[in-house]
Amino acid sequence: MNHIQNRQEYIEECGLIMEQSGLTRMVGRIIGYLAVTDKELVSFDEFTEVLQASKSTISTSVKMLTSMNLIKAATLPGDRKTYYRLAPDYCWSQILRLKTGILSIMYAMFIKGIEFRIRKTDKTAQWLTEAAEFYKFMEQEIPGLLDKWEAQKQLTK
Amino acid sequence: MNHIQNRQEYIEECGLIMEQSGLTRMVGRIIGYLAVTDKELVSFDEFTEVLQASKSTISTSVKMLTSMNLIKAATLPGDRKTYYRLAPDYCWSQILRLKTGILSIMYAMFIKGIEFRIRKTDKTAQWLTEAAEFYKFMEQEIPGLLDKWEAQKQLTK
DNA sequence: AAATAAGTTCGATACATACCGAACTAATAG
DNA sequence: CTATTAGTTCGGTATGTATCGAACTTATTT
Repeated sequence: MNHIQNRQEYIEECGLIMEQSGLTRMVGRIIGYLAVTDKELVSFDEFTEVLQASKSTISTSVKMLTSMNLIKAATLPGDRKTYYRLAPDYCWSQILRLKTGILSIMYAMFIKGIEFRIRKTDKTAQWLTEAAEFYKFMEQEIPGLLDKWEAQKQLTK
Repeated sequence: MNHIQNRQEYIEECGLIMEQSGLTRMVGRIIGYLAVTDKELVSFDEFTEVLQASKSTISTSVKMLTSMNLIKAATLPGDRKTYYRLAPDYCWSQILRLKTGILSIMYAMFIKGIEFRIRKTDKTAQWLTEAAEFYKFMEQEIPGLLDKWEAQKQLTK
């Protein structure tokens, strides 16, 4: 294939996209590098070199990714270094399950708004009710959707 | 009802929540104020006073909210001012429909990662494939979910 | 024990951007 | 035709935070 884009540009693009979706640029670069490298394991040190970042930034970034279960640390006998790889059997649905918390917060926010109103059935109150119902709907439906994904994934194994 | 929280605290809380969900604090305050005020229409000027914000901030904020269709401008005969209210018949599903763009971007990102790899069927390639499939699944399922919401809402009218 | 290696932590920096203030535009009023 | 009102625009500020650099920790090697 005739790649218009090289690996390094791809890694930077991953950084921008992951930043856009709420993580940090460096976290995105790490995922990007793990995606395109042909090595099975990448050392802490290799990240600092290939991503041109400080040890401290790599340290906090791999911790963030590890706590999200997106990457997994690995060690080798007779080797002091820590290596990383994309987490095997990562469950993608969990990335959304964690984010559904904001849905109930939005629901509660709109419901609470109604309680401040003198007229609890006017246009504004109706607007707030519909807003709250939308977020409640989403909060109820998304788990089912994620279950469906997990079940579907299980079948193909 | 015995409100532990007053209106002003509620408005600030709206600011923080909307900020958390990707908008700005001031935009959240505007929604919050429109939620709790008993006035049908709120003038530009009233926002600056009650939210203690500059005209420029209110100007950009109401523009943002107007472009999202969340609020609607209103004018009165013989009155030069612009008033605002929560948009009647706002379609809540659109707020998510707009955000689904990131899903296809994530899908494309993971697919592109595979193309850089020498081994296109190893563990990493499989990881990328599953990631891509997850985002494709979401991109496919969410419109249906939003349709379901819209249909359900239509029934109750 | 001294030196090296592998990460961590924490104060400082640099960058992005929400918000402000002042100058400006356009329309109406006196 | 000047003054006022209503809002916009744009350069600057200030706040939050991702990233950096240096000091520190802990373990290993010589």
